[in-house]
Amino acid sequence: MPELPEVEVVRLGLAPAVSGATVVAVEVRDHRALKRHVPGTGDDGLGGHGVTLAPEAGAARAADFERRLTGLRLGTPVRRGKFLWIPVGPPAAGARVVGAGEMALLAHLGMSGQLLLRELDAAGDRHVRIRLWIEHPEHGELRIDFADQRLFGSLALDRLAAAPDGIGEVPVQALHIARDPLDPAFDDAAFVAALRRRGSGVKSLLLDQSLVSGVGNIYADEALWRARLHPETAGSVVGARKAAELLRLLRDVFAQALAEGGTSFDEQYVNVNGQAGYFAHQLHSYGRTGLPCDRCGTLIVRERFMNRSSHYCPKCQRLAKAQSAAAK
DNA sequence: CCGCCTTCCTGACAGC
DNA sequence: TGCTGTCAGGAAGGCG
Repeated sequence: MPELPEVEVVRLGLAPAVSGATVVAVEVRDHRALKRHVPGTGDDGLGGHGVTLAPEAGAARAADFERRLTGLRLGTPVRRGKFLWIPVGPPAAGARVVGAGEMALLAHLGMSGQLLLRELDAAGDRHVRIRLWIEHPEHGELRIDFADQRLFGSLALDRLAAAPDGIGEVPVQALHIARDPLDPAFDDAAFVAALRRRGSGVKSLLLDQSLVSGVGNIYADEALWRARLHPETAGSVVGARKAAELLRLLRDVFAQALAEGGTSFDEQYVNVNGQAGYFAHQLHSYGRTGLPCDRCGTLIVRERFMNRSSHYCPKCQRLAKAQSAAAK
């Protein structure tokens, strides 16, 4: 499932093909993949995200998306956490580089979303929900297929607004998403302080996209294994040094996964060419239930917290005594 | 503000 | 063989 490294691989693959291209046509085959798209200006906050639409409202939403996106010029893709967006603007009069547009084509891959770059005559992939035809001044015509089996992902046209910290612009729907650990403007000290203020388990804190973005279930488990932290360890009992170490290890695992093209654990994740990544071979905890810990040989266990599986080594990742007593 | 629960959705798979 | 139930999980709304 796509987390930060996987979305970054997609962004890198998309960039050369879409930057400077023009949208020739748009086809929405399933309006449920437009959950976040708000018809109209895209910034009025109306429309109710995630609300199941009446069929006629879905059709209207699809028509609005198709009409407004067609003819626009695409800029260079940007990523924050697991959100990816392409600034869009009116067709340039000259060879002006687009990037300072007011609007953006916003994508979230959810669990099974894929953005695939295909030749015009390529066969359709399974579960293609939205299709864009683009024309690039150098690369000619291409098709971008948004495929998504489980429909937790979506595309939307959204307005760009100044980021809360004043650095750059972010789509309105991603304004509450924190910077991610690979962002040069990420505030390490603020993250450490926020983590230590909270009473929740470190695992749910890592998954909280308003504290740090880009972390999903796989990389949360991997970072905690590396930091030797039990997933239910309260943020408030983690020392400042340990919290900083966790952040450093999270950066390490993200960087290593990115270098391997991401994690294709259940074959839901592929890059823009439909290829899998290779980081699954290097996972130490996620998906290794019943296999020996790579550090101490103890069998990895899997437990369910918060409707989610947590994989960890019961010997290397122990709860502090006081907390494990309190948990009983 | 905080933490926990539910909802959205499909397909793979286990069990009867 | 064919049904039913369970599971996978990101994000956001709602509730106490």
